[in-house]
Amino acid sequence: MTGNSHIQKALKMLENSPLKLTSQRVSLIKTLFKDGNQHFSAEDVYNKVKNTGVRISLATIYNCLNQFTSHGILKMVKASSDKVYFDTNLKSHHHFFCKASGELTDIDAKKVRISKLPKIPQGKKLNSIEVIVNISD
Amino acid sequence: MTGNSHIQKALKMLENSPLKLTSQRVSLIKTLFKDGNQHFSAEDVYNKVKNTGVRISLATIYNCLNQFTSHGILKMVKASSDKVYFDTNLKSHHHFFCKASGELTDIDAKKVRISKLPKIPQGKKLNSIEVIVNISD
DNA sequence: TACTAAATTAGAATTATTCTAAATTAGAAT
DNA sequence: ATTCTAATTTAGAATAATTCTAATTTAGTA
Ligand SMILES: [Mn+2]
Ligand SMILES: [Mn+2]
Ligand SMILES: [Zn+2]
Ligand SMILES: [Zn+2]
Repeated sequence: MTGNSHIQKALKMLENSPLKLTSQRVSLIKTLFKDGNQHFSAEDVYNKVKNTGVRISLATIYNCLNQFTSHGILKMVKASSDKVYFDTNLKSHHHFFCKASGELTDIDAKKVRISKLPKIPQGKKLNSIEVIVNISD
Repeated sequence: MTGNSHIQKALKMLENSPLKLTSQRVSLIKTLFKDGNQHFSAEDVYNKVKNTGVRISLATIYNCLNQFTSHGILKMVKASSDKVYFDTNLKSHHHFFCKASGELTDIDAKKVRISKLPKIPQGKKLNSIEVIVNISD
């Protein structure tokens, strides 16, 4: 047991959440966090999990991905794509997006400096700033 | 004839494009550019046009909005929403997005300074930088 | 006026995602 | 251990946004 630390950390977050520790959720965490920071569509996850031999319905994939997102175990990213991406990188960061390939790539927050921003509209509060750098070949 | 300049400019762009000047396209331009910079979903446009008494199919709305986008008469914006927004502001700019209300608001490019960016990945070229400032009540 | 490529349209199809309602299960209580 | 119950899982239907198909119409040219 090499003990993948990404998986361990995510499992700990699941345990610390009010979500029950089901076999489906544990399998999902293991698949999602196996290889460090990645971006998955729901269908990606469905196929990846199937490849491990574990059987989970697509409805459960969606349920869990959304619950993980609500509980801070995943982040959701929308780009100029018809599908949503789930992001295992929980640090605040930005993205390159290549529409042609559908590939989303992390940009570390330190690599971007936003030195000027307008004031937030009356009565609203700032939630997050997302920078997407669209690229192509 | 007061001669709305936003409409005139967009009609000029339509004339200068290879797209044929059909009654549907002209009606669309008039509806879209009537009130300056705005953000519309396809359904928004469909309803707005219907209110003017003009009858255009939803398929044509989608066809035209996509063609206008391809020919630089409109821009497309994706936010954390299930629908695409079409933007009549052709200048390079950014957005506030309030998920709760679905409201997208322009931020002038001058109000944002990005003073640091990572280098673009090997063999790719920079297309655009989109900053979305997510806000809530 | 006739011609033809482009555009429009109704309605079907597709895709991503959510919902429904019935069966199963995790974890707490006995 | 056994029971209990709310949370979870699931198949399949439903929904919503968007695209496609194939027939009809039209813009702009000859
Ligand atoms: Mn879609
Ligand atoms: Mn949807
Ligand atoms: Zn990321
Ligand atoms: Zn805008």
